[in-house]
Amino acid sequence: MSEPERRSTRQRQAVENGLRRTEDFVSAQDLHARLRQGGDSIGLATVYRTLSALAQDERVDVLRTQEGEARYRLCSTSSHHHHLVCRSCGYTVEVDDPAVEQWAQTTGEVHGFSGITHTLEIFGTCSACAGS
Amino acid sequence: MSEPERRSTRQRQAVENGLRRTEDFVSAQDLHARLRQGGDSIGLATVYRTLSALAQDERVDVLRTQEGEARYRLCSTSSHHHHLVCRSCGYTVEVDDPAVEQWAQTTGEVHGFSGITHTLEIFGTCSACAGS
DNA sequence: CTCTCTGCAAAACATTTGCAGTCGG
DNA sequence: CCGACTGCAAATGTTTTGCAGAGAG
Repeated sequence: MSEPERRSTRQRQAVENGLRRTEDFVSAQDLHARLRQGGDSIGLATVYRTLSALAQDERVDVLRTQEGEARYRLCSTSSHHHHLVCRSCGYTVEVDDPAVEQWAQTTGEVHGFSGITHTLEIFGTCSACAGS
Repeated sequence: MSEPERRSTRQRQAVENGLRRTEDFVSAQDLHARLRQGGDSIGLATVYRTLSALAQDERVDVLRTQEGEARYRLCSTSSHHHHLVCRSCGYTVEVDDPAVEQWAQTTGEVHGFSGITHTLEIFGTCSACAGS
């Protein structure tokens, strides 16, 4: 009943290396395509399974596009944080402010909620893309 | 090139009434099932099409669950706001704080972003559900 | 060896779309 | 009447799963 062991395999390495190679969030489909193009032999299902496992271990951040597609990226910090994402090029900045965390927590408590968590993403156009 | 006209039909009414009947967010699938149970004859595709139209007209709020399912609810206020949702029963409170709006805006600007928008949802267990 | 991992194809979902018939205005 | 709306079924696109064989420890 303890967590199942987690073996280190060629495919698993490939996925992690693939993630390391990108700054920004990638979808499972994307990552699979890139790995294949890079010469790795790996099944799509394995990419999904590996990403799910990484997410469960909190080794990757997961976010959903507005179209409902899941996108993944290795955590660059182990602490809680949010993202500022460029709508145009996907450039991502990690942001965090204790005040906002506090606000979310307090807001929940005021309404009698417990076990409070929250999701927050900021979208915009980065200076590089805006400088048309 | 102007917006297409929007006719008032039995099905459209049913969808809007169905939405009015729930405090909380419902998925298209859910809503469709409820309408059917309530005796309305309506196709699933029509529910989807109607909800999309309402979303486009900004008459409903849309949010994605972490599983990637879209959930809809009639806008109760026309202004920008966020939600505090009970993980257990779905009870929803609308929350808003200018300070957070301001923070998101400023954070984006500091990093050189423009056209800033953001998404924010708070999840927790409401007092009714917590009082096990 | 044993038990987890992998690949593939099929299945499961949510959502969209093509089309012929329906119906609001 | 005309064109937007509807239902159904088929098509899409993402993610999951069943199963037999491969490979890590």
